[in-house]
Amino acid sequence: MEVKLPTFDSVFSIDCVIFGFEAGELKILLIERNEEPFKDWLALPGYIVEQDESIDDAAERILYELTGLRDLHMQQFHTFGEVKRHPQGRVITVAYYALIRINGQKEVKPVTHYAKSAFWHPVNDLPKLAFDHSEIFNTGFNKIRRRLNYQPIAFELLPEKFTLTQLQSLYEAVLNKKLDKRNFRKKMLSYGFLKELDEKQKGVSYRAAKLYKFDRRKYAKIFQNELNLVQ
Amino acid sequence: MEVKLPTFDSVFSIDCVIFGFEAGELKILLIERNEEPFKDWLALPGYIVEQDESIDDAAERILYELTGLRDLHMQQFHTFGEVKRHPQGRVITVAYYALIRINGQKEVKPVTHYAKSAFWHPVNDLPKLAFDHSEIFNTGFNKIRRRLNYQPIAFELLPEKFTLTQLQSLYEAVLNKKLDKRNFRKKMLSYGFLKELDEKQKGVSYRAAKLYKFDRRKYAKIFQNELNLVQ
DNA sequence: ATATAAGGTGTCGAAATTACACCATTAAAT
DNA sequence: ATTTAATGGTGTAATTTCGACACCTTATAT
Repeated sequence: MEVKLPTFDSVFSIDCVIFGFEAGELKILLIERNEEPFKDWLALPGYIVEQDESIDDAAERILYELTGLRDLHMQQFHTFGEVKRHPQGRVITVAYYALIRINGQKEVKPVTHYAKSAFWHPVNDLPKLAFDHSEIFNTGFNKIRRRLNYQPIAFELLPEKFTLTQLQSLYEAVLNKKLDKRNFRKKMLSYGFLKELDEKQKGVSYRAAKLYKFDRRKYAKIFQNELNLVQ
Repeated sequence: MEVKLPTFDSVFSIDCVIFGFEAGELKILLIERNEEPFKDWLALPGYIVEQDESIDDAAERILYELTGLRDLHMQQFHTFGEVKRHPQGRVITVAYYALIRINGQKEVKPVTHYAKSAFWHPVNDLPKLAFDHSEIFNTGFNKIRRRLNYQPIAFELLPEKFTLTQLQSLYEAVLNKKLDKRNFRKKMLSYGFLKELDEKQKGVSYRAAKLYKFDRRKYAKIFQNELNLVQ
Protein backbone atom coordinates (compact mmCIF):
# COMPACT_ATOMS: atom_id res chain seq x y z
CA MET A 1 0.00 0.00 0.00
CA GLU A 2 1.38 3.33 -0.95
CA VAL A 3 0.69 6.23 1.31
CA LYS A 4 0.12 9.65 -0.25
CA LEU A 5 1.73 12.29 1.84
CA PRO A 6 1.17 15.99 1.82
CA THR A 7 4.15 18.03 0.75
CA PHE A 8 5.18 21.40 2.04
CA ASP A 9 7.32 24.41 1.25
CA SER A 10 9.69 26.21 3.54
CA VAL A 11 9.28 24.57 6.89
CA PHE A 12 11.62 24.98 9.82
CA SER A 13 12.13 22.20 12.23
CA ILE A 14 14.15 21.46 15.32
CA ASP A 15 16.04 18.29 16.13
CA CYS A 16 17.49 17.56 19.52
CA VAL A 17 20.55 15.57 20.50
CA ILE A 18 20.15 15.03 24.23
CA PHE A 19 23.09 13.48 26.01
CA GLY A 20 22.87 11.68 29.29
CA PHE A 21 25.33 9.78 31.41
CA GLU A 22 24.51 6.66 33.33
CA ALA A 23 26.47 3.70 34.59
CA GLY A 24 29.68 5.01 33.09
CA GLU A 25 28.11 5.21 29.66
CA LEU A 26 27.21 8.12 27.47
CA LYS A 27 23.70 7.88 26.00
CA ILE A 28 21.35 9.89 23.83
CA LEU A 29 17.60 10.16 23.70
CA LEU A 30 15.85 8.53 20.77
CA ILE A 31 12.20 8.28 19.89
CA GLU A 32 10.25 5.77 17.90
CA ARG A 33 8.35 7.70 15.25
CA ASN A 34 4.62 7.30 14.95
CA GLU A 35 4.14 9.28 11.74
CA GLU A 36 5.06 9.07 8.11
CA PRO A 37 7.60 9.49 6.75
CA PHE A 38 9.90 7.07 8.53
CA LYS A 39 7.02 5.75 10.63
CA ASP A 40 8.34 3.22 13.18
CA TRP A 41 11.92 4.31 12.63
CA LEU A 42 14.15 5.52 15.39
CA ALA A 43 14.93 9.20 15.25
CA LEU A 44 16.13 12.17 17.22
CA PRO A 45 13.33 14.02 18.98
CA GLY A 46 12.33 16.71 16.51
CA TYR A 47 9.38 18.56 15.07
CA ILE A 48 8.20 21.63 13.26
CA VAL A 49 8.60 25.20 14.52
CA GLU A 50 5.42 27.24 14.90
CA GLN A 51 4.98 30.70 13.39
CA ASP A 52 4.85 32.52 16.68
CA GLU A 53 7.69 31.00 18.66
CA SER A 54 11.41 31.62 18.50
CA ILE A 55 13.57 28.68 17.58
CA ASP A 56 14.91 28.51 21.12
CA ASP A 57 11.37 28.32 22.49
CA ALA A 58 10.45 25.77 19.86
CA ALA A 59 13.37 23.59 20.87
CA GLU A 60 12.15 23.50 24.46
CA ARG A 61 8.56 22.82 23.52
CA ILE A 62 9.37 20.11 21.03
CA LEU A 63 11.68 18.31 23.36
CA TYR A 64 9.00 18.40 26.01
CA GLU A 65 6.29 17.09 23.72
CA LEU A 66 8.36 14.21 22.48
CA THR A 67 10.11 13.17 25.67
CA GLY A 68 8.47 14.85 28.64
CA LEU A 69 11.73 16.61 29.53
CA ARG A 70 11.66 20.26 30.48
CA ASP A 71 13.96 23.08 31.48
CA LEU A 72 17.09 21.74 29.91
CA HIS A 73 19.74 24.15 28.89
CA MET A 74 19.56 23.61 25.15
CA GLN A 75 22.05 25.02 22.76
CA GLN A 76 21.91 25.32 19.02
CA PHE A 77 24.88 23.77 17.25
CA HIS A 78 24.22 23.50 13.51
CA THR A 79 21.58 24.01 10.85
CA PHE A 80 21.01 21.39 8.19
CA GLY A 81 19.70 22.69 4.91
CA GLU A 82 20.18 20.20 2.10
CA VAL A 83 17.33 20.34 -0.39
CA LYS A 84 16.42 16.67 -0.21
CA ARG A 85 16.94 16.00 3.45
CA HIS A 86 13.21 15.54 4.02
CA PRO A 87 11.18 13.46 1.55
CA GLN A 88 8.03 15.57 1.84
CA GLY A 89 9.44 18.95 0.98
CA ARG A 90 11.83 21.61 1.94
CA VAL A 91 12.60 21.38 5.61
CA ILE A 92 15.53 23.16 7.13
CA THR A 93 16.30 21.97 10.61
CA VAL A 94 18.15 23.64 13.42
CA ALA A 95 19.87 21.11 15.65
CA TYR A 96 20.20 21.62 19.39
CA TYR A 97 22.00 19.70 22.04
CA ALA A 98 21.56 19.49 25.76
CA LEU A 99 23.18 17.51 28.52
CA ILE A 100 21.29 16.01 31.39
CA ARG A 101 21.67 13.80 34.39
CA ILE A 102 19.77 10.62 33.73
CA ASN A 103 19.84 9.33 37.28
CA GLY A 104 16.86 10.31 39.34
CA GLN A 105 15.16 11.59 36.23
CA LYS A 106 11.61 10.42 35.89
CA GLU A 107 11.06 8.13 32.96
CA VAL A 108 11.10 9.78 29.55
CA LYS A 109 7.80 9.53 27.74
CA PRO A 110 6.23 11.32 24.79
CA VAL A 111 3.37 13.69 25.52
CA THR A 112 2.12 13.77 21.91
CA HIS A 113 1.15 10.95 19.62
CA TYR A 114 3.91 11.82 17.15
CA ALA A 115 6.18 9.42 18.94
CA LYS A 116 5.39 5.97 20.25
CA SER A 117 8.15 5.94 22.80
CA ALA A 118 11.26 7.72 23.96
CA PHE A 119 14.28 6.05 25.52
CA TRP A 120 17.98 6.33 26.24
CA HIS A 121 20.40 4.60 23.95
CA PRO A 122 24.19 4.26 24.31
CA VAL A 123 26.04 6.41 21.79
CA ASN A 124 28.44 3.65 20.98
CA ASP A 125 25.99 1.38 19.29
CA LEU A 126 23.48 3.58 17.53
CA PRO A 127 21.16 2.06 14.94
CA LYS A 128 20.42 3.74 11.64
CA LEU A 129 18.22 6.76 12.23
CA ALA A 130 15.49 8.44 10.21
CA PHE A 131 16.22 11.32 7.79
CA ASP A 132 19.78 12.62 8.14
CA HIS A 133 19.65 12.17 11.89
CA SER A 134 22.76 10.02 12.02
CA GLU A 135 24.70 12.88 10.51
CA ILE A 136 23.10 15.34 12.91
CA PHE A 137 24.07 13.15 15.82
CA ASN A 138 27.67 12.88 14.64
CA THR A 139 27.99 16.59 14.21
CA GLY A 140 26.58 17.15 17.69
CA PHE A 141 28.78 14.55 19.29
CA ASN A 142 31.89 16.13 17.80
CA LYS A 143 30.75 19.50 19.08
CA ILE A 144 30.33 18.46 22.67
CA ARG A 145 33.53 16.44 22.57
CA ARG A 146 35.35 19.60 21.68
CA ARG A 147 33.40 21.78 24.08
CA LEU A 148 34.13 19.46 26.97
CA ASN A 149 37.65 20.87 26.78
CA TYR A 150 36.79 24.47 27.27
CA GLN A 151 33.31 24.67 28.74
CA PRO A 152 31.93 23.29 31.98
CA ILE A 153 29.45 20.99 30.30
CA ALA A 154 30.55 17.88 32.12
CA PHE A 155 28.77 19.00 35.26
CA GLU A 156 25.42 19.07 33.56
CA LEU A 157 25.69 15.34 33.02
CA LEU A 158 26.54 14.48 36.59
CA PRO A 159 24.41 14.63 39.71
CA GLU A 160 24.85 17.80 41.70
CA LYS A 161 27.16 16.01 44.10
CA PHE A 162 29.67 13.76 42.44
CA THR A 163 32.97 12.05 43.08
CA LEU A 164 36.15 12.71 41.19
CA THR A 165 36.05 9.20 39.84
CA GLN A 166 32.64 9.83 38.33
CA LEU A 167 33.88 13.00 36.74
CA GLN A 168 36.85 11.23 35.31
CA SER A 169 34.83 8.38 33.92
CA LEU A 170 32.58 10.91 32.18
CA TYR A 171 35.58 12.52 30.52
CA GLU A 172 36.79 9.11 29.52
CA ALA A 173 33.43 8.20 28.02
CA VAL A 174 33.15 11.36 25.98
CA LEU A 175 36.75 11.53 24.83
CA ASN A 176 36.89 7.79 24.45
CA LYS A 177 40.26 7.33 26.09
CA LYS A 178 41.76 6.48 29.47
CA LEU A 179 43.08 9.28 31.62
CA ASP A 180 45.61 9.14 34.42
CA LYS A 181 43.91 9.33 37.80
CA ARG A 182 46.51 11.41 39.62
CA ASN A 183 47.00 13.88 36.80
CA PHE A 184 43.28 14.24 36.22
CA ARG A 185 42.61 15.07 39.86
CA LYS A 186 45.54 17.40 40.13
CA LYS A 187 44.39 19.34 37.11
CA MET A 188 40.68 19.49 37.93
CA LEU A 189 41.33 20.59 41.49
CA SER A 190 43.88 23.15 40.38
CA TYR A 191 41.22 25.09 38.49
CA GLY A 192 39.59 25.95 41.77
CA PHE A 193 35.98 25.61 40.71
CA LEU A 194 35.30 22.32 42.45
CA LYS A 195 34.02 22.63 45.97
CA GLU A 196 34.84 19.79 48.32
CA LEU A 197 31.85 18.86 50.47
CA ASP A 198 31.80 17.52 54.04
CA GLU A 199 30.02 14.54 52.75
CA LYS A 200 30.81 11.15 51.35
CA GLN A 201 29.32 8.79 48.89
CA LYS A 202 26.76 6.38 50.37
CA GLY A 203 25.64 2.88 49.58
CA VAL A 204 28.85 1.58 48.09
CA SER A 205 30.48 -1.58 49.34
CA TYR A 206 33.94 -0.13 49.47
CA ARG A 207 35.64 2.96 50.79
CA ALA A 208 33.33 5.88 50.12
CA ALA A 209 34.69 8.77 48.08
CA LYS A 210 34.43 12.44 48.92
CA LEU A 211 31.71 14.35 47.15
CA TYR A 212 32.30 17.55 45.21
CA LYS A 213 30.12 20.25 43.77
CA PHE A 214 30.70 22.42 40.74
CA ASP A 215 30.93 26.05 41.82
CA ARG A 216 29.49 27.96 38.89
CA ARG A 217 30.23 31.33 40.38
CA LYS A 218 33.90 30.62 40.82
CA TYR A 219 34.05 29.15 37.36
CA ALA A 220 32.63 32.32 35.87
CA LYS A 221 35.15 34.46 37.73
CA ILE A 222 38.07 32.37 36.62
CA PHE A 223 37.09 32.18 33.00
CA GLN A 224 35.75 35.61 32.26
CA ASN A 225 38.94 36.31 30.34
CA GLU A 226 39.33 33.15 28.45
CA LEU A 227 40.84 33.77 25.04
CA ASN A 228 44.36 32.69 25.61
CA LEU A 229 45.68 30.29 23.04
CA VAL A 230 48.21 32.61 21.53
CA GLN A 231 50.31 33.97 24.36
CA MET B 1 4.24 58.48 3.39
CA GLU B 2 3.66 55.07 4.72
CA VAL B 3 4.74 52.13 2.62
CA LYS B 4 2.61 49.01 2.69
CA LEU B 5 4.79 45.97 2.63
CA PRO B 6 3.85 42.44 1.78
CA THR B 7 4.23 40.00 4.61
CA PHE B 8 5.33 36.40 4.43
CA ASP B 9 5.38 33.18 6.39
CA SER B 10 8.29 30.86 6.96
CA VAL B 11 11.09 32.27 4.92
CA PHE B 12 14.71 31.26 5.25
CA SER B 13 17.43 33.73 4.61
CA ILE B 14 21.20 33.88 4.69
CA ASP B 15 23.34 36.65 6.10
CA CYS B 16 27.06 36.87 5.52
CA VAL B 17 29.80 38.26 7.71
CA ILE B 18 32.79 38.56 5.39
CA PHE B 19 36.06 39.50 7.02
CA GLY B 20 38.97 41.05 5.23
CA PHE B 21 42.30 42.41 6.33
CA GLU B 22 43.94 45.47 4.88
CA ALA B 23 46.49 47.96 6.12
CA GLY B 24 46.71 46.26 9.48
CA GLU B 25 43.00 46.59 10.02
CA LEU B 26 40.25 44.03 10.16
CA LYS B 27 37.21 44.92 8.05
CA ILE B 28 33.86 43.48 7.06
CA LEU B 29 31.74 43.81 3.98
CA LEU B 30 28.61 45.91 4.26
CA ILE B 31 25.98 46.80 1.72
CA GLU B 32 23.68 49.73 1.39
CA ARG B 33 20.18 48.36 1.07
CA ASN B 34 18.00 49.37 -1.86
CA GLU B 35 14.76 47.72 -0.69
CA GLU B 36 12.25 48.09 2.06
CA PRO B 37 12.37 47.38 4.91
CA PHE B 38 15.45 49.27 6.06
CA LYS B 39 15.90 50.85 2.63
CA ASP B 40 19.11 52.92 2.59
CA TRP B 41 20.37 51.33 5.77
CA LEU B 42 23.68 49.57 6.03
CA ALA B 43 23.42 45.84 6.42
CA LEU B 44 25.25 42.57 6.11
CA PRO B 45 24.95 41.04 2.65
CA GLY B 46 21.94 38.74 2.94
CA TYR B 47 18.90 37.50 1.08
CA ILE B 48 16.29 34.81 0.82
CA VAL B 49 17.02 31.13 0.17
CA GLU B 50 15.33 29.56 -2.87
CA GLN B 51 13.32 26.35 -2.71
CA ASP B 52 15.72 24.29 -4.76
CA GLU B 53 19.10 25.22 -3.34
CA SER B 54 20.84 24.05 -0.22
CA ILE B 55 21.67 26.70 2.34
CA ASP B 56 25.36 26.35 1.54
CA ASP B 57 24.66 26.98 -2.14
CA ALA B 58 22.36 29.84 -1.26
CA ALA B 59 25.08 31.46 0.81
CA GLU B 60 27.44 31.45 -2.15
CA ARG B 61 24.86 32.75 -4.58
CA ILE B 62 23.62 35.50 -2.31
CA LEU B 63 27.07 36.73 -1.50
CA TYR B 64 27.85 36.85 -5.21
CA GLU B 65 24.70 38.75 -6.08
CA LEU B 66 25.20 41.37 -3.43
CA THR B 67 28.94 41.85 -3.61
CA GLY B 68 30.29 40.21 -6.75
CA LEU B 69 32.50 37.90 -4.67
CA ARG B 70 32.68 34.22 -5.55
CA ASP B 71 34.32 31.04 -4.43
CA LEU B 72 34.87 32.00 -0.85
CA HIS B 73 35.07 29.29 1.71
CA MET B 74 31.92 30.12 3.64
CA GLN B 75 31.04 28.55 6.90
CA GLN B 76 27.80 28.58 8.79
CA PHE B 77 28.12 29.80 12.36
CA HIS B 78 24.71 30.46 13.89
CA THR B 79 21.02 30.60 13.11
CA PHE B 80 18.91 33.49 14.31
CA GLY B 81 15.26 32.69 14.87
CA GLU B 82 13.56 35.30 17.02
CA VAL B 83 9.94 35.81 15.97
CA LYS B 84 10.18 39.55 15.45
CA ARG B 85 13.59 39.82 13.93
CA HIS B 86 12.16 40.79 10.55
CA PRO B 87 9.35 43.37 10.36
CA GLN B 88 7.60 41.74 7.40
CA GLY B 89 7.10 38.28 8.73
CA ARG B 90 8.77 35.20 9.99
CA VAL B 91 12.29 35.01 8.65
CA ILE B 92 14.83 32.69 10.13
CA THR B 93 18.33 33.45 8.99
CA VAL B 94 21.39 31.28 8.87
CA ALA B 95 24.55 33.32 9.29
CA TYR B 96 27.78 32.46 7.50
CA TYR B 97 31.23 33.86 7.72
CA ALA B 98 34.14 33.85 5.33
CA LEU B 99 37.60 35.34 5.33
CA ILE B 100 39.23 36.87 2.33
CA ARG B 101 42.29 38.78 1.20
CA ILE B 102 41.18 42.28 0.29
CA ASN B 103 44.38 43.29 -1.45
CA GLY B 104 44.39 42.68 -5.16
CA GLN B 105 40.71 41.82 -5.00
CA LYS B 106 38.71 43.54 -7.69
CA GLU B 107 36.32 46.10 -6.34
CA VAL B 108 33.25 44.72 -4.60
CA LYS B 109 30.03 45.64 -6.35
CA PRO B 110 26.46 44.37 -6.21
CA VAL B 111 25.19 42.41 -9.19
CA THR B 112 21.50 42.81 -8.29
CA HIS B 113 19.52 45.93 -7.60
CA TYR B 114 18.76 44.83 -4.04
CA ALA B 115 21.84 46.69 -2.91
CA LYS B 116 23.03 50.11 -3.95
CA SER B 117 26.63 49.49 -3.04
CA ALA B 118 28.98 47.17 -1.23
CA PHE B 119 32.12 48.22 0.58
CA TRP B 120 34.64 47.31 3.25
CA HIS B 121 34.27 48.83 6.68
CA PRO B 122 36.61 48.53 9.69
CA VAL B 123 35.15 46.32 12.40
CA ASN B 124 36.16 48.72 15.11
CA ASP B 125 33.80 51.47 14.17
CA LEU B 126 30.68 49.84 12.81
CA PRO B 127 27.52 51.92 12.43
CA LYS B 128 24.11 50.65 13.45
CA LEU B 129 23.00 47.96 11.02
CA ALA B 130 19.61 46.90 9.70
CA PHE B 131 17.54 44.15 11.37
CA ASP B 132 19.52 42.29 14.04
CA HIS B 133 22.66 42.44 11.94
CA SER B 134 24.74 44.06 14.65
CA GLU B 135 24.06 41.06 16.85
CA ILE B 136 24.85 38.70 13.99
CA PHE B 137 28.12 40.47 13.40
CA ASN B 138 29.08 40.27 17.07
CA THR B 139 28.34 36.58 17.25
CA GLY B 140 30.40 35.97 14.13
CA PHE B 141 33.31 38.06 15.33
CA ASN B 142 33.45 36.13 18.57
CA LYS B 143 33.42 32.87 16.64
CA ILE B 144 36.34 33.70 14.43
CA ARG B 145 38.26 35.19 17.33
CA ARG B 146 38.02 31.85 19.04
CA ARG B 147 38.68 29.84 15.90
CA LEU B 148 41.81 31.79 15.17
CA ASN B 149 43.32 29.84 18.03
CA TYR B 150 42.74 26.39 16.69
CA GLN B 151 42.10 26.66 12.98
CA PRO B 152 44.30 28.04 10.22
CA ILE B 153 41.92 30.80 9.29
CA ALA B 154 44.47 33.58 9.53
CA PHE B 155 46.02 32.54 6.24
CA GLU B 156 42.80 33.10 4.35
CA LEU B 157 43.01 36.76 5.22
CA LEU B 158 46.59 37.27 4.10
CA PRO B 159 48.07 37.25 0.62
CA GLU B 160 49.55 33.95 -0.40
CA LYS B 161 53.01 35.20 0.46
CA PHE B 162 53.22 37.12 3.67
CA THR B 163 55.72 38.23 6.26
CA LEU B 164 55.72 37.17 9.88
CA THR B 165 55.03 40.73 10.89
CA GLN B 166 51.89 40.77 8.77
CA LEU B 167 50.79 37.52 10.34
CA GLN B 168 51.39 38.89 13.80
CA SER B 169 49.56 42.12 13.13
CA LEU B 170 46.58 40.11 11.92
CA TYR B 171 46.53 38.13 15.16
CA GLU B 172 46.81 41.36 17.08
CA ALA B 173 43.94 42.91 15.14
CA VAL B 174 41.62 39.96 15.69
CA LEU B 175 42.53 39.28 19.30
CA ASN B 176 42.82 42.98 20.02
CA LYS B 177 46.01 42.75 22.02
CA LYS B 178 49.75 43.12 21.58
CA LEU B 179 51.85 40.01 21.22
CA ASP B 180 55.55 39.56 21.83
CA LYS B 181 57.44 39.44 18.54
CA ARG B 182 60.04 36.87 19.48
CA ASN B 183 57.63 34.52 21.16
CA PHE B 184 55.11 34.83 18.37
CA ARG B 185 57.68 33.90 15.74
CA LYS B 186 59.14 31.08 17.77
CA LYS B 187 55.74 29.56 18.26
CA MET B 188 54.43 29.99 14.73
CA LEU B 189 57.59 28.56 13.22
CA SER B 190 57.65 25.69 15.71
CA TYR B 191 54.40 24.35 14.31
CA GLY B 192 56.18 23.58 11.09
CA PHE B 193 53.43 24.53 8.67
CA LEU B 194 55.00 27.78 7.50
CA LYS B 195 57.25 27.48 4.50
CA GLU B 196 60.06 29.99 4.23
CA LEU B 197 60.44 31.25 0.66
CA ASP B 198 63.60 32.39 -1.13
CA GLU B 199 61.99 35.68 -1.63
CA LYS B 200 61.70 38.98 0.10
CA GLN B 201 59.19 41.69 0.41
CA LYS B 202 59.41 44.40 -2.25
CA GLY B 203 58.64 48.06 -2.43
CA VAL B 204 59.19 48.88 1.21
CA SER B 205 61.48 51.68 2.27
CA TYR B 206 63.16 49.72 4.97
CA ARG B 207 64.79 46.34 5.37
CA ALA B 208 62.69 43.84 3.43
CA ALA B 209 61.28 40.89 5.35
CA LYS B 210 61.37 37.26 4.30
CA LEU B 211 58.18 35.93 2.79
CA TYR B 212 56.42 32.81 3.99
CA LYS B 213 53.67 30.59 2.66
CA PHE B 214 51.13 28.52 4.57
CA ASP B 215 51.65 24.84 3.80
CA ARG B 216 48.16 23.40 4.00
CA ARG B 217 49.32 19.84 3.49
CA LYS B 218 51.72 19.92 6.39
CA TYR B 219 49.10 21.57 8.53
CA ALA B 220 46.65 18.77 7.86
CA LYS B 221 49.24 16.15 8.76
CA ILE B 222 50.16 17.84 12.00
CA PHE B 223 46.65 18.43 13.21
CA GLN B 224 44.85 15.28 12.32
CA ASN B 225 44.87 14.33 15.99
CA GLU B 226 43.87 17.48 17.65
CA LEU B 227 41.68 16.88 20.68
CA ASN B 228 44.07 17.46 23.50
CA LEU B 229 42.91 19.74 26.22
CA VAL B 230 42.57 17.14 28.92
CA GLN B 231 45.78 15.18 29.01
C1' DA C 1 40.08 -11.53 60.28
C1' DT C 2 40.31 -11.50 55.77
C1' DA C 3 39.26 -10.41 51.12
C1' DT C 4 37.75 -7.11 47.90
C1' DA C 5 37.25 -2.93 45.60
C1' DA C 6 37.95 1.58 45.03
C1' DG C 7 39.92 6.02 47.31
C1' DG C 8 43.57 8.92 47.62
C1' DT C 9 48.21 10.76 47.28
C1' DG C 10 53.80 12.98 45.39
C1' DT C 11 57.90 13.37 42.66
C1' DC C 12 60.81 14.03 39.03
C1' DG C 13 62.22 14.99 34.31
C1' DA C 14 60.70 17.03 30.02
C1' DA C 15 58.45 20.37 27.53
C1' DA C 16 56.26 24.64 26.94
C1' DT C 17 55.69 29.36 28.19
C1' DT C 18 56.96 33.87 29.33
C1' DA C 19 59.67 38.05 29.88
C1' DC C 20 62.95 40.68 28.01
C1' DA C 21 66.73 44.22 24.46
C1' DC C 22 69.78 44.92 20.96
C1' DC C 23 72.11 44.76 16.47
C1' DA C 24 71.18 44.36 11.27
C1' DT C 25 69.47 45.91 7.06
C1' DT C 26 67.38 48.82 3.68
C1' DA C 27 65.83 53.04 1.43
C1' DA C 28 65.20 57.79 1.74
C1' DA C 29 66.72 62.22 3.10
C1' DT C 30 70.38 65.28 3.68
C1' DA D 1 78.87 59.77 1.72
C1' DT D 2 76.53 59.99 5.86
C1' DT D 3 72.71 59.97 8.61
C1' DT D 4 68.08 58.86 9.78
C1' DA D 5 63.95 56.29 10.07
C1' DA D 6 61.69 52.21 10.07
C1' DT D 7 61.28 47.52 10.52
C1' DG D 8 63.69 42.77 10.45
C1' DG D 9 65.52 39.40 13.00
C1' DT D 10 67.43 36.88 16.88
C1' DG D 11 68.56 33.89 22.27
C1' DT D 12 68.45 32.90 27.03
C1' DA D 13 67.08 32.03 31.54
C1' DA D 14 63.38 31.51 34.98
C1' DT D 15 58.96 29.65 35.62
C1' DT D 16 55.13 26.88 34.86
C1' DT D 17 52.82 23.05 33.14
C1' DC D 18 52.65 18.30 31.66
C1' DG D 19 53.01 13.50 31.86
C1' DA D 20 54.68 9.20 33.53
C1' DC D 21 54.49 6.35 37.22
C1' DA D 22 53.00 2.77 42.22
C1' DC D 23 51.58 2.11 46.70
C1' DC D 24 49.20 2.52 51.05
C1' DT D 25 44.36 3.49 53.04
C1' DT D 26 39.68 2.77 54.01
C1' DA D 27 35.02 0.83 54.01
C1' DT D 28 32.20 -3.06 53.40
C1' DA D 29 30.99 -7.91 52.88
C1' DT D 30 31.90 -12.45 54.17
